[in-house]
Amino acid sequence: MSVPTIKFYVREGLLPAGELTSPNQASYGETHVQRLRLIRALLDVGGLSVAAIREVILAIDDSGRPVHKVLGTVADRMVPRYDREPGAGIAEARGQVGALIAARGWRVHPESPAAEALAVALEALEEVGHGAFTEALDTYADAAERVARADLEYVAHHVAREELVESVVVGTVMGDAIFSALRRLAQTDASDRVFGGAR
Amino acid sequence: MSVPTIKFYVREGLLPAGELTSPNQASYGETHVQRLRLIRALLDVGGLSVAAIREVILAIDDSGRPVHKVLGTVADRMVPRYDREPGAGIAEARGQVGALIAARGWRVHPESPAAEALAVALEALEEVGHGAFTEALDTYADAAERVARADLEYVAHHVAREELVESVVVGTVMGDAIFSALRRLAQTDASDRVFGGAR
DNA sequence: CATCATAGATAGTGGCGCTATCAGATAGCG
DNA sequence: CGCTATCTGATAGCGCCACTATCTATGATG
Repeated sequence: MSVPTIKFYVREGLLPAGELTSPNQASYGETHVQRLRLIRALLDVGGLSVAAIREVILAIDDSGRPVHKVLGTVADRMVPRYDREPGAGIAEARGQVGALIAARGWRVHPESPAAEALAVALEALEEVGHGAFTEALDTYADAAERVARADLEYVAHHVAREELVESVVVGTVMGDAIFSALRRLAQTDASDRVFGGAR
Repeated sequence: MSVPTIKFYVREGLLPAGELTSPNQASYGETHVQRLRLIRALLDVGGLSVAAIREVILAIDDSGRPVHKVLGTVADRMVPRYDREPGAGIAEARGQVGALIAARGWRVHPESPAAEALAVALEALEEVGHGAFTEALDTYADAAERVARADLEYVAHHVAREELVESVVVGTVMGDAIFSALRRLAQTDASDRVFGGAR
């Protein structure tokens, strides 16, 4: 972790500046190190952009903001934004997403970035000629619910606001990477059992 | 989809060139359009790089290669590669991953990119002070297994090699995006039920 | 026949995550 | 006390990536 990189993060507002003990000497404490580790995790493992990390960190640090708003901000920043020009397919996909949300009884805004991302993905599937993949959607949603419950259970261990918010951020971002890797492993296993050597 | 962009894809080896009917006229068919849609899906929704897409497409088109090898190539290209300098934490994380693989009975190479990605993520969790998140690992693995089974079931519908391989590619890449969005929705729902308005 | 579009090639653009360089100031050693 | 190594903040530049603009030669088109 080079010094110029750290100063870059300070400039970008990801990291508070060190306390100046003299015009050319600054001291950094454990909180800085902790924050740096968080930045690297979000950047390397979570794949967030510096801009997204800045917003997430601003939300974490803004202690005046209600927790559920912070969580909303964090969730929104972590899904890549699509600005889709309105087409025929995306409208149908949005309908599909709305129906799923209703069927699940999820209390979520059907225009949230996550819902939109789902619609975009479903539309792309359709475009590519694999619209039938949505047969698996219920299984996916079941799995997502289970995982989300586990996430919440973990988060419930943390009571202090600061900890609570950070645990959600970390869990959400890292959880994606972890699940993705696990899915890949499970797929490899399943696939080997079916196609192993043959075909 | 601009013409220069298409020509760029041709240069990059993502798309076969159109058939020249004269020195300044080329004709593109339905297969080209289909391939373009696949490229956009992998790029926009899957977040793959052009280089990764090239390798994936090469693997798809290399009809001599055994199917399970193609699937391996595809899976490996879709995981961002980490080249971690050996440290203390990563070794422990790798051990954790190995234990999980053994416990699950997964027939996978413990040094596959997916296993490595999982280890990196677990190490990052530890570094950030949220090592306890691994309590949820079993739930995650269960969910991953279910999803992988659903994936395989979908893939089983396709018998022709060309279709088979492509369905795996699409399913793997888009599945990540879909699950991620679903998880976000499920989390929002769960989180709202707990923190909704309060706190 | 004049204009316009297209193929192919080469060079350039904009965004992003850093990184190199510079001037000014001081820590710290002899 | 002097001198050099090192730090600070500021500015400019780099390398990668996904395109995009420009150019020339050639042929389509009204």
